[in-house]
Amino acid sequence: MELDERKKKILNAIIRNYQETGEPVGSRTISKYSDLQLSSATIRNEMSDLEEMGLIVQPHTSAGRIPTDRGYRLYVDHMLETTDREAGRQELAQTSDFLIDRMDRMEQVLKQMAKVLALNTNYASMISAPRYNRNKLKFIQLSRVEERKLLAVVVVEGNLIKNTIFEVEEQLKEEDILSLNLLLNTNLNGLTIEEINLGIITKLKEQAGGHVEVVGKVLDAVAEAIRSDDEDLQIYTSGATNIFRYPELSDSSKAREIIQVFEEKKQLTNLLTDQLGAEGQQGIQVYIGNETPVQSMKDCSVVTATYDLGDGLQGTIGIVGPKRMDYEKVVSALQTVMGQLDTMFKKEE
Amino acid sequence: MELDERKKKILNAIIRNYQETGEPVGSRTISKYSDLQLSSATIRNEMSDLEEMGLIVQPHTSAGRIPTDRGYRLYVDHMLETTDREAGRQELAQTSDFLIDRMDRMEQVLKQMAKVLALNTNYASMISAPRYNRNKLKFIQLSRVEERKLLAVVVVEGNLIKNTIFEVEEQLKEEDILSLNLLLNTNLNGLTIEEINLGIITKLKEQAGGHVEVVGKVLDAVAEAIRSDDEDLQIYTSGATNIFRYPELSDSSKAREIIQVFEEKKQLTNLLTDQLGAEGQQGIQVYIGNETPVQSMKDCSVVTATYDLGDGLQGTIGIVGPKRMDYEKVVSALQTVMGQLDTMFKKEE
DNA sequence: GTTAGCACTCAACAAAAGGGAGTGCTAACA
DNA sequence: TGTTAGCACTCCCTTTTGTTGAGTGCTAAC
Repeated sequence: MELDERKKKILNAIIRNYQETGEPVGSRTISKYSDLQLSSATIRNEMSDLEEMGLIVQPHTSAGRIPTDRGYRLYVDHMLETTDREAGRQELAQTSDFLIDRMDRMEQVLKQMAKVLALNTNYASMISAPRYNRNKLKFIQLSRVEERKLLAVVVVEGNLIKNTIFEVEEQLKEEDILSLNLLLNTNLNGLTIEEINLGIITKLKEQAGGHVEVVGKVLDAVAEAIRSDDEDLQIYTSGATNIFRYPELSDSSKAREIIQVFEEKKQLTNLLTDQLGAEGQQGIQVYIGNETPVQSMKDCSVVTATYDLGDGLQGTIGIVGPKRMDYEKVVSALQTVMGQLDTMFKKEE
Repeated sequence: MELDERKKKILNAIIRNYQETGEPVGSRTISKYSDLQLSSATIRNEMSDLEEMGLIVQPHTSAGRIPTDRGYRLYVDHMLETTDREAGRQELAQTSDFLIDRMDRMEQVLKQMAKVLALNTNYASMISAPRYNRNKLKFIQLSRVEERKLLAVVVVEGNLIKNTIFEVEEQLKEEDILSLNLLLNTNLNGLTIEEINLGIITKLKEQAGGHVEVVGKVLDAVAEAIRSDDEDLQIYTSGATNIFRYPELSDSSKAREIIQVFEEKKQLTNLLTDQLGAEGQQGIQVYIGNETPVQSMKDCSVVTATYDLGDGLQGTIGIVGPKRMDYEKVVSALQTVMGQLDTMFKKEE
């Protein structure tokens, strides 16, 4: 069967109505509130066809129709009008502009971004911090904290900072630390993590004078700092409790599952790293129902977007909501925030 | 009316039974399952008395009784047998011992501690990181990150680290930074935040040569670093979704309220800083129902404990659960974790 | 191809009925 | 005087039974 223009309009009307009400929508409703002038009986025939095509479904006989996952998929792929949402975007942009001006640290910014997103959309939001293992080392600072304890501060492009405290056997003199600092910075600055290869490491150790052991430990510490960050990728979430707004998700067992994912954050990694690197339409990815890689979210839709701060500094923003979420609004919001992150980063450069 | 031994026993039996089942408990149940050999009729008379005394209440006529807040209060204050829970404590101790061995950073430890606590008790847990504003500055490190951007690393007793990046007007030479570092460290190290008064600040600025502005900014940065930590006190939570285990809390509006508090964390500050400094019985504090300072938790009980790592480095551990929580188990678990934190800290010293 | 009409289905709500757990009270018992 | 058996009563909970109304599919007429 073919999906003609009229069927599309009807499907669209069903999705939009269901988006607002959360109730199955009947033929009479469509007949009354859509611009095509048709009687309910005609609509019924068309709906019957749409059902046969697997785009909508009845929860039970004598109920209205609701969209299926396939229905949503069609809608998202071919029917999204990314028309003027300017008003909303402006507002969101201003809110977050305002917030960004008042913060310095990446962490704070991302936290706030997540909050703004959740507040703005009434869905749950998540943001992964940019992964910086592809990034340039900007600065290493070694200093003594206690007798035999050193503090290594590692700063990379984008001003992400990592601290590690570690112990050394030998008791270093103040000037040793200074020269080690110099050595490390002259040799390592500007390099990506991958570029710090065995050759460089050997060279470093040669030049380190008697302090081979210390250099080794420092490099370990640097590696550790990066690895540990890679392991438990920083993820900031907000608005998980928004899911209670949607009756179809708020019965306690479903809600529990979803919120648990947000609380533990581990599983979110799957969502947030899935698309890293791949280039879709502006990096925006929509998972509907069972399409999501996280089983607990099978009753939700997830929209993610990859932001790129340059130099391979990538992270992901995501929104989780009911399948009947306002996809246009969500996509628009994500784009705004992506732009925001861009601007922010350019300011810092 | 007087609360004789028998009434106490009956109240105890009611509380324990209700703890397990979550259902109002009737006279027949007590008569059957408690060690006092009495008929249900006698129990009924006693229960009638207990109700008159405001310790138990009927949700409706012809239902069993459930404890009131006052009933719980009495139980917690006078009837808690902190008897041998050794089995459970051992287990908890081992679990967390194991976990602690594998971590270095305070943050990780506290996160894990929260997780272990939640897993062990099946309630929600929270831990505030030790506040260090009463603490000694151990070390300040100033270094250049970009042309006009400096990185200040502040380390305090207990090896808590704070980073701040800030801009300066003048372009500092390398040796200026070095001497500033020296200046800052010789003058500030070993002082508590409170001890850095105007006198010291003036003295610092005098000695700073031409770099008064920089010193000012550094001090601002230091203050900011501490203030900002104070503002959004680090709080680690776990097991918020455990509240879904308890039917009396898991209807969606209540659950939402409670989980929201855990998500936003701001309000948890009230719970976690309430008792700081005050010395109760080993610093353990029990809030039952309306007693809690957080309105959204009026249907819960909250148990908090203050841990002290020495040098005024204090933080708080807390458990949130239904009013019928197993207070003994919770108190015991909190004590174990407090001990654990102690040990861990001593290791680090 | 569209529409009016009609019989049919079924969730949702409400009222009615029965069961049962638990109570308070009274009277008898030790 | 304290304890207990007995009994009437209350009221929640569950099941049953209608009743309503939204929505459908089908058919026949336009």
